[in-house]
Amino acid sequence: MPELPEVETVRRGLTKLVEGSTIKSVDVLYPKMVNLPPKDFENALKGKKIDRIDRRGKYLLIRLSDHLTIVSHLRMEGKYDVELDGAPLDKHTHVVFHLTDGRELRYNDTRKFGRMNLVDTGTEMSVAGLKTIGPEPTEQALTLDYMTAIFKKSRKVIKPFLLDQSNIAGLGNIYADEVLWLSKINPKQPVNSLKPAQIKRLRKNIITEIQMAIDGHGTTVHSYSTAYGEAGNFQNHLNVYGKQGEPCPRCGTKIVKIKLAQRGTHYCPKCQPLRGEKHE
DNA sequence: CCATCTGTTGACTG
DNA sequence: TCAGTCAACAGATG
Repeated sequence: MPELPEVETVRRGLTKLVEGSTIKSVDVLYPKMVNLPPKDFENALKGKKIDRIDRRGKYLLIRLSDHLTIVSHLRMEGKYDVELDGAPLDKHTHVVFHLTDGRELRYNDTRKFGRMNLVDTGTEMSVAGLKTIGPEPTEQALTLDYMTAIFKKSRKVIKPFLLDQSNIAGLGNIYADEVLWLSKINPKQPVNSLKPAQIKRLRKNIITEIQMAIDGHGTTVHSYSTAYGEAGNFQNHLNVYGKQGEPCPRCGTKIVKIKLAQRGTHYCPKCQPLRGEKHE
């Protein structure tokens, strides 16, 4: 699933369904999914209560009693699901949390990329990825001063720069393409070549686009069954992602798709021209 | 069958 | 420090 809006949607769904529940036992069906030997992971969680679900960037922080936190990253296709005890297991269920009320919280992940780290609450910043995570894409956390500073000191091209979670937390491949289109910035533009007005516009678009996507319960592409919570509907608001060959909603030019830093990248060649000395 | 795609990120290379 | 490549893994698509 996850970019930030999708993870936030999962967080809200999980909160509704399992906040306050107590874990009776845990089955780890795919050992590589967790950071501890499976038996240790299972034993440590027995009898713990789910106090709250937090989020940082694309990471879920499942807060448990006795100062424990599960740091859960869904990567490409991780999903949580709640079933009644004993319902047939999905082929791709890798961790089952049996609850004391007769339900099961299950973690499903077709590609097995997701990871869960069980840590003491307060030490979650030691988990790789959270160590260096950048500010949340919000009005308060993502200040213009910060944006200006990081953009000034890097010569990287902007698309991969936006995907780097240590710069800004939560943007993934879809929203990176979308905010660049909204801001009329070419994905290959070096970040230190952006004008102050462009940085300002980009910041604004990042903040509002992420918020609008959260309000729309995230984006659902392909025919993934929605993890949880409400079905996303933000896919109806996408302007360039997956729209290669279709007319740009702003100028009618055909959207093109290129490969940049190994990721599919969609943009309008007319609205988002590459500026500066470098041409091609 | 084969090549290539996919909402992620961390490790490795030169 | 950085850009490029690959790897984890499974399934869909052409």
